[in-house]
Amino acid sequence: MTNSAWIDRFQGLSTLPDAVKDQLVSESAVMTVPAGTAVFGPGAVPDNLLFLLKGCVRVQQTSESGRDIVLYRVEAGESCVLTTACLLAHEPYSAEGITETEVTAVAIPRGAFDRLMASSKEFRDFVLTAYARRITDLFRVIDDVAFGRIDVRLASRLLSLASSGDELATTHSQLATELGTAREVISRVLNDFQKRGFVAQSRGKITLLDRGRLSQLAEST
Amino acid sequence: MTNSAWIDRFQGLSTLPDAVKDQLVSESAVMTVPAGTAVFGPGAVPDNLLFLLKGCVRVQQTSESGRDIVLYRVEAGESCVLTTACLLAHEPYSAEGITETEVTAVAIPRGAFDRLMASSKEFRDFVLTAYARRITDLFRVIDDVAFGRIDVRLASRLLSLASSGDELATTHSQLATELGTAREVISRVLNDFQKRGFVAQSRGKITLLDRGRLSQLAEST
DNA sequence: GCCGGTTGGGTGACAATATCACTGAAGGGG
DNA sequence: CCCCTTCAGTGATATTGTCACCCAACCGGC
Repeated sequence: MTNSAWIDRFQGLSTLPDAVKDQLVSESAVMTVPAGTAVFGPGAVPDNLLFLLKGCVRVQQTSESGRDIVLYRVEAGESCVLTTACLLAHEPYSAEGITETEVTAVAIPRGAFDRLMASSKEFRDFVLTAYARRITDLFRVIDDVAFGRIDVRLASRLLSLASSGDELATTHSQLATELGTAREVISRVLNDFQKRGFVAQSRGKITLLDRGRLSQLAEST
Repeated sequence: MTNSAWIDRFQGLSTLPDAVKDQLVSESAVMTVPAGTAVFGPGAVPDNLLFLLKGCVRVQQTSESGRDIVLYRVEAGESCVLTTACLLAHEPYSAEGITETEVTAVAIPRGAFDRLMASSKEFRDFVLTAYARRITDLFRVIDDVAFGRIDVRLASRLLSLASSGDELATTHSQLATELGTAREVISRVLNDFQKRGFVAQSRGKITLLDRGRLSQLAEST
């Protein structure tokens, strides 16, 4: 067995039979992509299934009117199944995947993907589970957008974006894209948060001052 | 080959090799479900993949706050892949599938599904394509909810719901669920439509009077 | 028929969010 | 330092959602 250490980083793959692991390793290639690259999207059809080893891919959608909304993120240890959907769906996808950090990923070519799907039930379950997870993510987005209050959603998003440290290098516009709303709305809510002592702001930077009360707000139905 | 006529009603299945078709037919069962039945949902975990031969299943989600939104519909000739996702996802699905009419469907048990996934590339493509289609549906919903005007969305939904005839037996509340909004909003917009001569209303019934101008409104970005 | 309960629908007042049309401030590169 | 772009603030207004009611239509029993 060659360098297959990465396989065990994936929840659903570590239980694969050794023969399948070998197949997976020999037919795939590890690649590195700089931050800010579009790994798929309109005009960039991929021909690989990606398993993220390191980094993060943001999947977002641009509406006809030009406004954006973030749908979900693919983190290390997850697979970007939307790429396979991309390949199969003949209708063009309006969503695009953009690397937020430098990304290291294992690329599985279409042919190898097909063979693995045929040969291994574990692999199939892994792939279908990944689909299921994305679908639940989308359900959540729909619920939030349709029925969620914007202050609650923003509080929650600030907390999840600032997973490491309390500093957050982001603009109001970017946050508006996160939630699919307008920049002005974010500005007003953030000013309110500032008045209440939840956060401090400076140009292009937000500092969380009171995670406790932010998460209390985020929890409120 | 026994009674496999139904297979050819499915776009992606008619190209299956005969051996696989036989396998599919012998391991599945045709079933009929009355209108208004929950085929899956919280508390009703299915153990079959369903292929709809006749009728329509509405998939909708209930938010914590108790409000509903329709996500998509599964029509005759399509498969309800969410049921497979249901089986695999350990997190409970908040969505539920409800038959809108009497439904005739082919039920494929979990074991047969697995064998078919393993043995046939065509079948795999069929299933993954179905997933892809659902995901694009959800993208559309997100786009509409986040950025669409409700008069435009309502006009569009009225047209698609009244596919046969101009009569539409539905209440304002049901339409509100279709779009994930409040009944009052629907009432006001419909009254506006009525004033403009687009529709006529009576209790529990809406009649489309001017499809032309309705679709013109529905098209407006 | 009448009566009461249930459901469908109307409405005004108000809150939340989105849109528009600006303003100025902060930073970056010559 | 100046120009230019990006980022953020703000008031006015439109749209949509929420709340608290109201009344009318229908349905069943009696």
